[in-house]
Amino acid sequence: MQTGSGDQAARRPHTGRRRNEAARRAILDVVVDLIGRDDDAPVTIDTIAAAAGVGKQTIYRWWPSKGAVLLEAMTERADLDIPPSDTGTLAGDLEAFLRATFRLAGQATMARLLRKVMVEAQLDPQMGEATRSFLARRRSALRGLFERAAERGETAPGTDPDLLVDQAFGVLWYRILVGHAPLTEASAAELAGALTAQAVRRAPGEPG
Amino acid sequence: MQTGSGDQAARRPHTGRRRNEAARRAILDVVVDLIGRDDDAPVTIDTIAAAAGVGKQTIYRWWPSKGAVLLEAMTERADLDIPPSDTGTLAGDLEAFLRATFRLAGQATMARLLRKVMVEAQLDPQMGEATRSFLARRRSALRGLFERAAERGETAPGTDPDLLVDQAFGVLWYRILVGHAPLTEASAAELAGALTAQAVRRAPGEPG
DNA sequence: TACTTGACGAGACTCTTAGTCTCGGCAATG
DNA sequence: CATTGCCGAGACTAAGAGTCTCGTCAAGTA
Repeated sequence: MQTGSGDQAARRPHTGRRRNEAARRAILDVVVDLIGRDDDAPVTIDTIAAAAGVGKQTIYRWWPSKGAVLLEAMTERADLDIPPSDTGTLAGDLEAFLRATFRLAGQATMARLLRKVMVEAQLDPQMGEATRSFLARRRSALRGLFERAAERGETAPGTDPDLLVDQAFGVLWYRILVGHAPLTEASAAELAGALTAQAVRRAPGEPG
Repeated sequence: MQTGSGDQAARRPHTGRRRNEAARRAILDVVVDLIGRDDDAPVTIDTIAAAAGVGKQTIYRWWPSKGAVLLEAMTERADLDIPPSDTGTLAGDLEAFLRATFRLAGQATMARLLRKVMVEAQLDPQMGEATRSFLARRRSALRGLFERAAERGETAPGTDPDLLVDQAFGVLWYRILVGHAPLTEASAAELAGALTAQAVRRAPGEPG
């Protein structure tokens, strides 16, 4: 996500003052902290910079836009809190994966962060690309579970892993963005069961 | 969606000049037209007013926000182009419903309109409520198909219609917002088959 | 016909916020 | 100890949503 003069390191040895790592951490942490607050305090570049004790230019030196900061804060946590699952069965893998995913995304702070990132992704094409890339990694992780199950011969032939993946993340994002129903671990487990059933069997009369 | 002095009509007979219906239509049509253009012309209140040959105040007299105009333009078309389906079977109803829905939402202009509405819904709580209310109507229409099937005894006991509905609309919105895969009628049909399979049977070992 | 009411187009105005630019200062390298 | 480049601070620009006001126009009422 970093831009700025980072690529000059390839051309010649670095001189001058180095990046302040404490400032980087403060910025990312403050973003999550501000978003997590109950008062709907506006999360603007100015409030982030002020709360992090940092100049605005320090933010723009390392990130191309406000959305990019939000995305990195989000990515950091998502990559952390969702461990790969390998229980040996599709049902087990799927339930573990979706439980962890829904647990994280169901937290109020994380949900708000996800919403903001998705908004920025719609507003700025560069952010759209970056977000798409992050989400592609998440989809790939989930698709892996179905593909392993297919290799084991667990799933019916003709099963479309991409559709199954979109059904899972679709429920997640739809609920986060619309807010008509909560993301609970119970619903994650129920969804896991439904998708397992879908992958393992076919509708009556359908080939395969 | 209208506000302004509309509620005064209840208190006393209307006097003075009436609302210009041609202006209303021009505004809603111009919104769709501007959004549909290939050049990513910004769809701002000023450009809408100018293109519709209307003063900004005329917009704000009848809609509370820009998002509300977008939402009404979207609602108008959605309520129109998705007929209720009643083929007698869940598979048939579901496929007809999802085909019509994906066909409409898959059009470039409509997809962009949906994206913008969803963004506004995230940015403004009042818009969030209005959007939620529209989406609730759409969910209710789809849920009706599953409930009718349940009355016919077509679905397995323990089937959760709300989860099925969220899977369907989840795929739609997820694909629209992320843009990694198109909304085709073929995928609508495939999804309809998958959800039918899910509702009709249960995973092995699960009760019901 | 004359009066009243409220919508109309036009456009100036305020406010918020993202992002840029410039400053004097400071830390790492050589 | 000179150069380089990051630092915090804050002024500045630009875009866009929403408000306010003005003179005008149309639909009823007397």
